[in-house]
Amino acid sequence: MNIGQAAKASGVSGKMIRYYEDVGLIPRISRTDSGYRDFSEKDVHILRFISRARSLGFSVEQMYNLLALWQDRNRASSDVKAVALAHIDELDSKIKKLQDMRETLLHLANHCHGDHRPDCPILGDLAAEAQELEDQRAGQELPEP
Amino acid sequence: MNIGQAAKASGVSGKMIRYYEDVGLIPRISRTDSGYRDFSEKDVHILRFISRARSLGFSVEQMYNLLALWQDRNRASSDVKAVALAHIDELDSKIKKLQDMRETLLHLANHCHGDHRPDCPILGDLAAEAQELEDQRAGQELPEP
DNA sequence: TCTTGACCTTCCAACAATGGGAAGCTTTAC
DNA sequence: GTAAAGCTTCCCATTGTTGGAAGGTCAAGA
Repeated sequence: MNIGQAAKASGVSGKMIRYYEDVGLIPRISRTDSGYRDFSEKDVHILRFISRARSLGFSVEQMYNLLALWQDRNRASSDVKAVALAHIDELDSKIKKLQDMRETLLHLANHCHGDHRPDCPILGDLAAEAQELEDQRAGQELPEP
Repeated sequence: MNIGQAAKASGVSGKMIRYYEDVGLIPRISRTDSGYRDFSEKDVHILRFISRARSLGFSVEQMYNLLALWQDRNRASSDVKAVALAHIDELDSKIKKLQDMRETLLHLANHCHGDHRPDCPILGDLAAEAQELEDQRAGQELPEP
């Protein structure tokens, strides 16, 4: 099977297959006499594994681990679980960071009248101009007991 | 004010200040006779704006817009709001993507016993091996009424 | 058999945003 | 006057991915 077919069958682009081979994530693919890569079913299987792992956000670095565990018949499932949980932690902190941004921005946007006038708390906040005014305004709108 | 002081005052690293100047996000900074950058208060103000915008996840591309609007005294706040809302949409889709990953992974991790045995649904799912077996097992562990 | 188009090969560049470091000049502090 | 700290530019690395150029190969049709 050549690289185009392997790409279609695995969901990994030809470019990325060459890259993964280059960085050693996948083993060297055997070649035909003319130098074309010749993929076995096993190769495609590995690529499909990678495709799924990528779609779950695992980095190439983490995939080294996962692939090694996958191919180790004596692995402990606790090792696999540890990789997964570590990745969940990473996802959690990314999600939190984005959510914080989102909330701040939404708050600002909600206080922007969004009309033809130039006055806008979003820019005001970014410029940190009239910070007290900002605080006052927020205080009036969200009074704390 | 030299670049080190401007960096401290704005929260943007010296490296990034040079980069932003290079790509035209900020205007050329004036120079002393010896070639050192010499930052005005206004320059620092702009840098602080950028620092805050970055912390809200705006890209350099979006900051071009925001800076232009900031400096346009005839802007319409609706234009600013539009940029903010567009960015919120981006954040939302990133968050959703990460949350989907997180959920899938957590589901798999929850079904992994995490002990010394090699059997693990996380690898099973990535390998897409014995998908029916997987489904059966999930069915046994989480019986649906 | 020759041609053509669709594939494959390698290598190089680019993206976005940031950090690291080298070589060399300037300023500051002692 | 010297040494340290800080500045300058320039190049490189990162992560994962795509694009393209130059050139070889394969398969189908004339």
